[in-house]
Amino acid sequence: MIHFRVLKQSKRSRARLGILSTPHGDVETPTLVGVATQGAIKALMTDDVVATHTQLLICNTFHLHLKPGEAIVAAHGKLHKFMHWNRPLMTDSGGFQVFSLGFGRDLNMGKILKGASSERVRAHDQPQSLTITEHGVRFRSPVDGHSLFLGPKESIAIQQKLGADIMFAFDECPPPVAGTAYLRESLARTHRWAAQSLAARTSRQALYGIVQGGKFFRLRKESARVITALPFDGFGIGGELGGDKATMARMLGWMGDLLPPAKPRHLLGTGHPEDILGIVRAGMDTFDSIAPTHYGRHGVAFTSAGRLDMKKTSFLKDDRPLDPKCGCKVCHDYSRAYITHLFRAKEIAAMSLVSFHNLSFYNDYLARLRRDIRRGVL
RNA sequence: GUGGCUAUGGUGUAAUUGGUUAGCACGGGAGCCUGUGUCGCUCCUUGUCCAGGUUCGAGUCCUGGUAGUCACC
Repeated sequence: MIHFRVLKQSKRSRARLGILSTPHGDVETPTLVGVATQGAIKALMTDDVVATHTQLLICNTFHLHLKPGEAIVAAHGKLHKFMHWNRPLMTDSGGFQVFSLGFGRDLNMGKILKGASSERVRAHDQPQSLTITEHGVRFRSPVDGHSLFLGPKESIAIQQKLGADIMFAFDECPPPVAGTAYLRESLARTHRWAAQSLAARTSRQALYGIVQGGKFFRLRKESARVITALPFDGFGIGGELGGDKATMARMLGWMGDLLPPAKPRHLLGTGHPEDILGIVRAGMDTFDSIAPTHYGRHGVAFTSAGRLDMKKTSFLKDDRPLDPKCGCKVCHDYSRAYITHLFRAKEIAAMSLVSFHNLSFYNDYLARLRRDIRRGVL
């Protein structure tokens, strides 16, 4: 089980400083959760991940179920031992794949839609390549095309075999273009799945419920009311939170007010560098984002001076580190010129170096924000 | 020196044997990628060696030049 303690509640914002204690150690919050979908931070060894000061990782139930299968993971001593990560660990439930392999794939969009969203998904609509039913979702495996069924019972059973410290309830992440009729239907089902996820748990692992409701305050409020009434150990915030930064900050503020202060909150799948301050000020304790690793592999370094596209030839003449203000090993040892050369030569190390830096950059930034909360300036 | 062959963006190549707006890859440039199906996606950039000729129409055929290459002397 886990234990969460709020060390300090800011008077200037909803931000709070906390300690999330798990069977595999403590996590200082607020903090980034590294995304290790298939049991690895892409391009990095777990020892490297430790060196970036990443405290907590999240793996994915859907992906690990397909490869290598939870039985294999369990046979090797569960996820912590399997992936050589003796620190706190979460598993996502597979609920996001209901979106990313469903409407997200059909409509060719992510869960955050820039600009105005038209209502293109209506009540009772189904995505093309999967079927959402009362008991769960029938997927077609993106690995080999075979049919597989994942619902709250199945997801929790898999997550228990994986053995992370914190599990997530099985939910549906609805598309950002869903109309309110679809959202209400989806939300009611996600709420039933939340109760069923709790009922399916037989282990001592923590379980977070997920609040949905899209960009509508009434639905978010309703979802928070239903989910927080259940005996979850913490709460995830899923779905879209508006297409622009200001809207996102406002919606995160709602969530900060709607969730009980004594339990940890996790913001699912959101966190570009420029979003982080708003996330922390809204009172989020943890958030996971693929941005540091995904962008890192595609050549984008996050720095104190903004984003740098390390594929640009102009950096071949630049002898400075990625970020002169960063104290990470990559910034200590390597030049922009070298890293750009590696990207242009398609050397795998390029991805490792920028992923390492980006994670370090996030964690340094969050350490400063925690210090600011402690000092009462944030 | 003589004869043969070749000449298409920065690079490598394609164009139904005279028929749309000269295609593709790499390179170069600009973007995009928020609970990771993708070391990915989108867009842009620049060319028929030179001078003539035949033809409704020439990268394609003809003549000359230039350059490269092979063979022989």
